Amino acid sequence: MPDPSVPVAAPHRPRSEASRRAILDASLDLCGEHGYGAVTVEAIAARAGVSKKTIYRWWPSKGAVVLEALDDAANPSADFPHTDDLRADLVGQMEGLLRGLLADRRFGRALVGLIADTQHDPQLARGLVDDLYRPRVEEARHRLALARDAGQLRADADLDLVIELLYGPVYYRLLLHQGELQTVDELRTLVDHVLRSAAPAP
Amino acid sequence: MPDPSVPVAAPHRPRSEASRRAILDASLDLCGEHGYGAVTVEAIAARAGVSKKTIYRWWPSKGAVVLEALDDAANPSADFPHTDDLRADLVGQMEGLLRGLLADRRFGRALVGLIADTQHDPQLARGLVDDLYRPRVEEARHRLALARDAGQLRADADLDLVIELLYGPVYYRLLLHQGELQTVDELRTLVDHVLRSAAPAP
Amino acid sequence: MPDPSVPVAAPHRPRSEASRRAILDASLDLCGEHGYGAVTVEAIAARAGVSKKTIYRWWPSKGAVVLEALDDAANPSADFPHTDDLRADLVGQMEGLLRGLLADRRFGRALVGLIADTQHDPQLARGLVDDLYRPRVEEARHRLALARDAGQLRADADLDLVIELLYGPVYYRLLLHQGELQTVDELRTLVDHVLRSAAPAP
Amino acid sequence: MPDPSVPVAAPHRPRSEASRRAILDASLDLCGEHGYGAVTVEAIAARAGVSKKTIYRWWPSKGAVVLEALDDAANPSADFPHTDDLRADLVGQMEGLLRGLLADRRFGRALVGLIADTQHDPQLARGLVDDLYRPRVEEARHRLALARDAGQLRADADLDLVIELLYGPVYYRLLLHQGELQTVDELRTLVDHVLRSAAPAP
DNA sequence: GTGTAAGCGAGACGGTACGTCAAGTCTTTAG
DNA sequence: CTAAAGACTTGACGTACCGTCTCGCTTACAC
Repeated sequence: MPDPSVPVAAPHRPRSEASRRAILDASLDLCGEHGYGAVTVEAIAARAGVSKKTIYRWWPSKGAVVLEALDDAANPSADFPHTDDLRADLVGQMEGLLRGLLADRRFGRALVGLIADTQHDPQLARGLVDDLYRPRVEEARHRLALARDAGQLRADADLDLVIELLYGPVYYRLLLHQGELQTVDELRTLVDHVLRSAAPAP
Repeated sequence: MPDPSVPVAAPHRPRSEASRRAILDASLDLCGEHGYGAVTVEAIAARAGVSKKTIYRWWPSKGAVVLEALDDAANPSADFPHTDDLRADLVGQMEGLLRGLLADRRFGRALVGLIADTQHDPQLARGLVDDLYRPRVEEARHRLALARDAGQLRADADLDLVIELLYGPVYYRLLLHQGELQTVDELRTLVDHVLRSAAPAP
Repeated sequence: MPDPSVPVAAPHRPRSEASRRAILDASLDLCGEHGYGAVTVEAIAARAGVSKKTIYRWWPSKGAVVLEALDDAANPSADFPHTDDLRADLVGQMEGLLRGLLADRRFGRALVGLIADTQHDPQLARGLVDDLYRPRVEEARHRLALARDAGQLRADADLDLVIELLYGPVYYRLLLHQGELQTVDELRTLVDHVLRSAAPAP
Repeated sequence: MPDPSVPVAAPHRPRSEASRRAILDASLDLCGEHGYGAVTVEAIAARAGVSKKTIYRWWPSKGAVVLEALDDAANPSADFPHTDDLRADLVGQMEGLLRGLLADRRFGRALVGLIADTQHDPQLARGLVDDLYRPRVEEARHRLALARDAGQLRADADLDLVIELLYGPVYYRLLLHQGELQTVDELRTLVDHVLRSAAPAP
């Protein structure tokens, strides 16, 4: 007797994983080669050897495709380290992030292109925040909460503000200065500043 | 003998100021009414009662039009106040900036749209930085330099970093959270944080 | 030894008569409701609650479906009457034909649509002639041959030409004047003309 | 003082005659080479070296393009001769028509394709009748009226019916038998039949 | 009775063409 | 030389059907 709570597979052809992969790869590659502006549904379809219909069947816009591709490819090495040294952890994570954006220009171009598209596509904006940002921001907040509980930050420190102070300048450069991102030294100075402003009273 | 410093009128029809104004107004109005995405050269031309050729004759792209329009309309009340109270001055200027962006949604939409376009138009990026940002950043740096010289900031404070700490979070919200900008309270907290991190050693 | 002329039933599920009927009905109904142009394999499948595959399994094109549907539905009352009065028989048959085409607009639309499709589908053209026309033309020729043998037409009358003279004008109107078909009076005049031209010399 | 009833030329770029010619030629050539089914707006545009927009600017559908092309190219030698011999004139004109359709297969294919399209495009149907048929039918009726007035046809002959008797069979063959048109001998027999049926009583 | 091969619904897939839109260039006439 | 009007090429958009294909279920015969 079948368990009704486990619905049997619908009796039709399942989605092609091969097409999905080809589409995501093609979209990121186009980003890297000719910039986000060259990413069009037609170009993705042509390069992936796929029909436009297949793209529109599964994604509402080219932005959604790039978003999924970027999320898939996101460098897990940029995840937060958890040592005893808060400053080192912060610098380490941010450095990993920047290195990811610089090492493979597909990623940097994809990210700023997505943010740009976001300005006239609310649905994409939601997706970007929900799928890409929120999980990573949560991680950061978690690490900072640990530090606060350990007395390394003031008990009343506003963790969200701290996060904005840390990442705000990074996005500021990324978007307004065409990817002239911070150096590691600058990152250290940035983290020092922010930690000093949130340090517990002596 | 003609005075060479007063160029004689060229023997041809001069640029029409009326058209220029109509074009700039139309571009901003379209921003406000249907968003930056609805700003197209065709739409501007139609609304301004002007031919597309005239637009292309004087501006290289629609972004350049919007940039000039925004620069023209920039709220001079957001200029930096110069009282003795650094904190009040900073909060005041930033509040003026945010109020300008919120009061007339044409401005907010125009700005984020421009930043978005910037990602695939280096010429526009240069224009945005040179015409819109730099003058205002200079002003901010000047005000901070005065404060530093007056001993209100550490002598070795990195003024550019301070600026990025102040404005980074603002742009972070503007671009990544669709204009859910800071409240005045949040601005105060932000300025306090940054000033604390740059305060002179006790 | 099995009789090869009576193929044994294949050891598998037989064709579904229910699907066949649903498909034919759906195709004619679509003709009637939105015109032949709205008859697409997808629409037939959707309306008949059938998969496209099932249609393509049994028919080579949508035209073939409509042809079979039309043939199935063909009004047998349009068959040739055989009284002594040739003129009355001809008028009667043609009137029955026209009435069929006018009474149910599914039929008229299906027929002209088929003829149209015929122009780029030779296989359908063959099917239309073989299945729909030829049997009816044979009947007409048979009736005329009887009349000729009875001395009601000239002995050397070209029966095929007579048929073309009778039905040519009908199709002419059907195709070139969007179904403004002849009235009964006009039919009578037409038949009179043709009979006069084929009458035996006095 | 300008005469307001003679509007001065509007101050804008006039329609390009070169594009128009290229489009019409391309559409007919495509008919001839791969059949009316291969005539698509995209194909016309590609072959004519013209953008789709230009086609859609001036014609509502591909059918309208082919119609205009066919009208432009219509063989004026198929115009009605006006000798004393009615039978010869009729045979001559119809022969010219058939020769035109057979000599250049672009024409035959274009015509049947148009008639087919007509079945789901009422606007095209109107155009076909108004632009292509009516002028030629009028000519035929005029010639027949002259004959009737000269006593060569019965005084009460229905000229429109005569025309349908003459041309109905031609279209019947053209559409239902894939262009197996009448031979000259058959044309003669056809004309004889029709004239006999309309001849004045002896 | 049961195994199995075809029928069947559903619908994903690679394509082609559709008709629309904006970009940016060019041509004409008027001032 | 400027400007309005708007025709032009280009190229992407998102949609509709085409005809083919895979999937998992069902069903009637053949053993």
